[in-house]
Amino acid sequence: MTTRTAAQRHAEARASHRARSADCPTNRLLDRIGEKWVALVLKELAEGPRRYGELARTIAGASQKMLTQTLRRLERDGLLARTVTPAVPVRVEYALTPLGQSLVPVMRAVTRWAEENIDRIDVARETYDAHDAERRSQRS
Amino acid sequence: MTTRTAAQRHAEARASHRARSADCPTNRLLDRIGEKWVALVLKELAEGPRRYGELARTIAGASQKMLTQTLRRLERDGLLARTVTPAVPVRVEYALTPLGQSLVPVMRAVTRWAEENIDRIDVARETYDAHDAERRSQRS
DNA sequence: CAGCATCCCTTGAGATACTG
DNA sequence: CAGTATCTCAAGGGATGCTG
Repeated sequence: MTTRTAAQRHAEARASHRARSADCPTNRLLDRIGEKWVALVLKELAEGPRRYGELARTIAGASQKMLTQTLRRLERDGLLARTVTPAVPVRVEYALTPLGQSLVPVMRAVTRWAEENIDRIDVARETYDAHDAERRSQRS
Repeated sequence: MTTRTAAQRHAEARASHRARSADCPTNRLLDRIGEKWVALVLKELAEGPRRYGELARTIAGASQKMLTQTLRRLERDGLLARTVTPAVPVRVEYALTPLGQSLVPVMRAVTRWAEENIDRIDVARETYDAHDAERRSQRS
C-alpha cells in the first residue's frame, strides 16, 4: 500500500520539519535561554563567579534540583565552567566561560527591550482581555 | 505554633521570589519568545504580512492548534495584529504591530549569536558527554 | 479558509529524603 | 557544602474530528 492519507502526509511533513527545526540554531538557543532559570543564572554570573550556595540564595525561587539542572546544562553547553576545590567542606565555583560572556550582551539586549516595553504589553493584554470578555458576553 | 521548619521557610522564600520573578520583565519576555514556535512566527512576519494558511505552510512543523495558540498569544501581547476580511471564504491576515517590529532587531541579535556560536556549543557538548561517559565507566 | 473542541501522552518542575 | 535520587503533579504539545 503506497497510498497515504492526508493525515499521514501531514505527519510526515511535520516530522521532517521538526528534524530541521531541532537543527535550527536559533531554536536551540531559545530552548536553552528560554528555560526558566537560565536568564537569572546568567545575569548573576555576568557579575562575577559565584559559589553554589551563593547562587542558591540569590536565586531563591529555584528549587535545588532546578538550580543544579540549569547549571549542568549550561556547563554542558560550554557557557559556564564549574571548578571544584577539594577541601573540607568542598568549594564549588561557577563562572562564565568566554563563550558565556559573549552571550551576555545579547541577554542584555533582550532585557532592555523587555524593560522598556513590558508596559505596552500589559496595556495590550488588558485591552485584548476586555474585548474578549465583551465578545463572550455578547454570545451568551 | 509559630515555629516553622526550615522546609517551610524555604518554601515561603521561593513563593515570594516566584511572585517577583513572574513580574520580572525579562522572564516574562523570555517566557513568550521562548515558546516553541514564536521565533519562527516572528521571523516569518518580519518579512511582511501573512495569511493563516501561508504561515501554516511555512511553519509546517507546528500543529494547527499550536500555530493558532501562538498567534493568539502574540496578538494578546500586542506584538501582532489580526485582520479579518469578511468574504467567502474568509481571509485572515497577520502582521507585526510597531511594537512587534521593535522586537525584530532583538530577535535578530539572538539569531546571529546562535548561528555564530552553535558550533562551539556542539563541541562543548561532545566534550562534556565524552567525559561524562568516562566518569560513568570508571565508577562501575 | 481559518479555525475550535477534545482526548491523550510526554515533559517540566517542585517536594522530600538521603549522601560524599 | 554541594549535591543525588525518587515521587508526584500540572502544563505543554500533538492527533483527530468538527464548524461558521
